[in-house]
Amino acid sequence: MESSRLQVLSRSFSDRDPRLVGPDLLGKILIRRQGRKLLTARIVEVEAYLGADDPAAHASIGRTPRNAVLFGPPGHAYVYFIYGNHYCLNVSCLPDGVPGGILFRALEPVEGVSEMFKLRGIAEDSDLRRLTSGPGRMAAAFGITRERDNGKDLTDAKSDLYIAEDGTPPPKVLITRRIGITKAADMPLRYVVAGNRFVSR
DNA sequence: GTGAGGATCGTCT
DNA sequence: GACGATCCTCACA
Repeated sequence: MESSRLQVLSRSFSDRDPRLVGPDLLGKILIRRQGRKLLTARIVEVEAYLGADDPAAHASIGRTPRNAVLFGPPGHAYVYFIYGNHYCLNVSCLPDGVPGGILFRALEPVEGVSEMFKLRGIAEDSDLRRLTSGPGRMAAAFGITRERDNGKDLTDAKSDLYIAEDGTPPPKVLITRRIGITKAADMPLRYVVAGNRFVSR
């Protein structure tokens, strides 16, 4: 499907304020090596989470064993378990010692679709939009767990999980309030590819 | 199409 | 001991 050249995202890309990293991540590619299969999908929806001044952010309570990756160097995977059911994937932002991250909320599947259906445990003929639209769904479709992926370097092409770009022009970005939170619900920190049908909701 | 309710457990107070 | 950066199913319209 895609024959264009993939370039792994640099660490400096994530070494910035999440409010800058978030919109720039749209249109980039998430890549998973799953056994012999390759899973790829385009990032179409993310949310920024800041530090002490963002009550909705896990980092706002200070550093704990759970959220330590958010306080570490940029470009690493912060994976957490939520509602006793789901994993969610973030990429850490800002330099070592300064917390911040981007939550991946929705992807547009590109490659390895049938493998993603298997990992999600749903029938291959179900609605494609339900495959990777939503943070829990996309994590499941990529086989992401805390045990396997938390702390992983997402800027390493030799890793089995990393982010790349393929040279497509940056998409038109829509900014809205974040979803599913009660604290700081008004902050405009959600970034979506305008008009993309794989965006959640 | 929309909304209510339940599932389920790691994490921090 | 309470709660959550979610998802699914089932009413009901």
